[in-house]
Parts: sequence; structure tokens; C-alpha cells
Amino acid sequence: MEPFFEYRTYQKKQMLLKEGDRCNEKFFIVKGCVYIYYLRQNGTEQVIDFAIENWWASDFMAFQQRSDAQFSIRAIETTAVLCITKSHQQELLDKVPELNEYFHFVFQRAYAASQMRLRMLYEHSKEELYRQFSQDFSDFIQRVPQYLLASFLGFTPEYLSEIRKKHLS
Amino acid sequence: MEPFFEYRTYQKKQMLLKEGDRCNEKFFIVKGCVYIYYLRQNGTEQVIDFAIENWWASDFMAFQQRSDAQFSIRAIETTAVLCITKSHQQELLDKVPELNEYFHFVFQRAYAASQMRLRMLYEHSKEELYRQFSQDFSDFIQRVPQYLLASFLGFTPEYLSEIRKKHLS
DNA sequence: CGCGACGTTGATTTGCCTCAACGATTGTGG
DNA sequence: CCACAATCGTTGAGGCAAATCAACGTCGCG
Repeated sequence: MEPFFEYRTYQKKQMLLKEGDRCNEKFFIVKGCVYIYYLRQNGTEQVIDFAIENWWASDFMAFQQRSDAQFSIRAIETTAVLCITKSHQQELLDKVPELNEYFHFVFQRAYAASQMRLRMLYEHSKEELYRQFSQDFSDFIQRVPQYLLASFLGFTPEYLSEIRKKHLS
Repeated sequence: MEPFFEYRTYQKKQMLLKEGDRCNEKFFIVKGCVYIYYLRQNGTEQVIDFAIENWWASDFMAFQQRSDAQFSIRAIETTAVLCITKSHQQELLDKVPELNEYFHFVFQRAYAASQMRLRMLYEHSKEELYRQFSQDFSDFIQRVPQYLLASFLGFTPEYLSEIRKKHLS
């Protein structure tokens, strides 16, 4: 019997998945943290999500449909993952069908979190988004560079500077 | 043996779920269409999603945690649903565990779609969002009033008017 | 018919971006 | 261990997309 998961480590800034490549795997973050992003026309990175310990990361659309990734994933810090391929996942689910219950829970929660995130985006100005986020995830803020945070929140590093200046006084 | 699902119909503008109420159910849309929204401070409705035939709708966070809904759901047109409570769902899943595989698929897809939606929101200006959306869902556009569409896309009905005027010429 | 819901228009204001230049901090090779 | 470069963060001037507000069409419906 083979192992279904492969244990891997990535260094800071190393890529787990690259836009355009076949997306055949998903990653369970054991330790560390990554960001999911895509490249804008002008070549800059647009962050759409972060993933930390005990969350799954992938381009799930591509993973489900066995198509090419529309997102890239990159390690923010040194990161350890458990990696599973689509075919290994299927073998595993055949063998342990109860895991579907776990994934049902995981993705329902992820989707619900996404609904909440949209609510945040609609409800608050960019400045409020920053204040809210830095309150709710004050510990996480420390781990991520500001330009990635600015990108995730949907504005420019310059504007983030402006907000922080106000915030101090 | 009881039926697990309850078949219900809702008239136009009738509510399936109300913010603040205990969210004990989820809805499978058989026919029709609904929107999920919340109330802003000023009392106006902010649409965060639509759901049409063959999709599930609920406040999944509240459903999963058996807590109070942070979203409301309202019928846009006459709508028929299959409704299932949390406890009936559990009985059903105990009896037919293979359904976890179905929900695993459904929510992975929903979450993936949500990722794609965020990409859209980040990538395009409001005007581009409208053009993109009205291209990709030209049939759906017919079914939904413009002020709901404007809200969903994240801008004001006034600005939508301005865009449509340009668009015609 | 007349009221309420929905859509349109234009004037004004503002949140946030763009661009360009300048600090600060980190990492790397000599 | 220092020099120098690259990366990251800050500041300010100017501009534009989109909001706000107020008023006016228009349509469907009781």
C-alpha cells in the first residue's frame, strides 16, 4: 500500500502551484502560510486569498475539472504541506468514504467564509477593511508583508501607508 | 419513514430566510430564482449572491453552526424549492452516506466559483464588470431587476444607468 | 386615475489610484 | 564585516472612477 499524501516543504517565496500548469494536486498546510494569486495584465500579482495551518489550498476549479490552473500559490514563509493528487484522493476516498463527510464540512465552511468575506468587501470602505482586518487577525498581520495585505484587501501599498499614518495619530 | 425534504413554493418578493432568525434549513432551487442579501446600516439591501435552478441556497455558516442567520433570502420570481432541515439532513446522511460525496462536490464547486468571482471583482472596473456579466449571463439578466443587479455588482443604480446609456450608443 | 416602485439625468464631491521620488531595511558577495 | 543592491515602505501632487443627492420620467397595478 502506497502513502496517499506526500510531505513537502517549501522555502519562502517558492511556488507550490503555477498559473497555466496542470493543477493535479491540493495542499493541506501543516505549518507555515501561503498566498493564492493571479497575474494582472500589467504583470503585478493580485492576491485573492491566504491559507494558514490546517486549511486546504489549491485552484479547486482546476483540481475538480483536471484543467489548467488560473491561480498560482506561493509560500510566504517556510511552509510544510501534505500534498495529494487527484487520483490518490480518489483511491483514498474509495478506501475511506467517511472522508467525504470531512470534505463536505471543509468546503461548506470555506464557502461560508467566502460569503462572509464578500459581505465585508461590500460593507466597508478600504480604510474600514484594513482596520477590521487588523483587529480580527492582529496575530496574522505580523506574518505577512504589507504589500501582500494591501493587494488582498484590494488597494495599493501607497494607500495603505496613508491609512496607517492616520491610524497612529 | 418520513420524507426528508419539504416541497415549498414562494411568491415573488416572499422571504425564504430572514436575517437574525435561527437558520435551520437549506434550500435546493427546483424552479425560479432567489437572492441572498443583508441589510446595510442605512436600511438598504445589499445583494451578495443569486441562486437559480439546481443550486443550493442558505446562510451556510449559520446552518453549519446552528446559529442565527446573518443573511436573508428572498424570491425574485415565483420559486419552488426542496427544503431540508439540519436534523433531517443528518438522518439522511446517516442513511445514505454516499450523499456526502455529492455535497463534497457541490461545495468544492461553489467555493471554486467564489474564488473566480473574487478574481472578477479584483480584475475589472465596475463598468467592465457589468459588460462581462451581461455577456456571460445574458439570459439571466432578463430575470432580475436592475437595482438588484447593480447591488450585486457593487455599485449604484444611477451608475448602472450611466453605463447602459454609453453601452447603447 | 393616482400612487408607489423602478429607472434616468445632471451637478457636485470624494475615495482611492497613478506616478515619481525618496527613506528604510534586508540580504548578499567581496 | 562592511558595501552596495534589491526589496519594501513612505510621501505628496494630480487625476479619475464612482458615490451622493435631488429632481424628474415612466411604468404597472390596486
